[in-house]
Amino acid sequence: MTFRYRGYSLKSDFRIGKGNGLADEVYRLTLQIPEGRVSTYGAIAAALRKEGASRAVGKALHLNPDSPRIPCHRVVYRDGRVGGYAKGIEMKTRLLRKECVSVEGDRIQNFERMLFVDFT
DNA sequence: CATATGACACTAT
DNA sequence: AATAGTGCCATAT
Repeated sequence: MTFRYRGYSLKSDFRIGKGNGLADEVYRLTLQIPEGRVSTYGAIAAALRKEGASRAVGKALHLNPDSPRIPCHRVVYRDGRVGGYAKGIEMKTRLLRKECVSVEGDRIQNFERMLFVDFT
């Protein structure tokens, strides 16, 4: 099932309002990643002071309500690989390229330079 | 409380 | 460089 939250249509389990909280924080930070840059699951976890929760971050993004409005396609693996995407990595790659992020195979080019970690 | 799961990350081969 | 193991965390049941 789906429900609404701050203008977004969210899917099932990561429901907000009963004290939960990771998913909406994840979305909030994801929205800060500028076009043409990328970040990582672990970086988002760390920014939330939950280092090590990278898998949980991925789980939250998997249920991304409304991609690409919430630009979860800009969240990639720490080693520079593109990583997964609910709508398929082809789509993720296409979206990244559209933002001038060059992708070679499953790797982000100039990864360290594209990396955004300056979350607030 | 125990077990299962996943769009991760790190270490050791 | 590529693969395999292992550990992690938040949620769900």
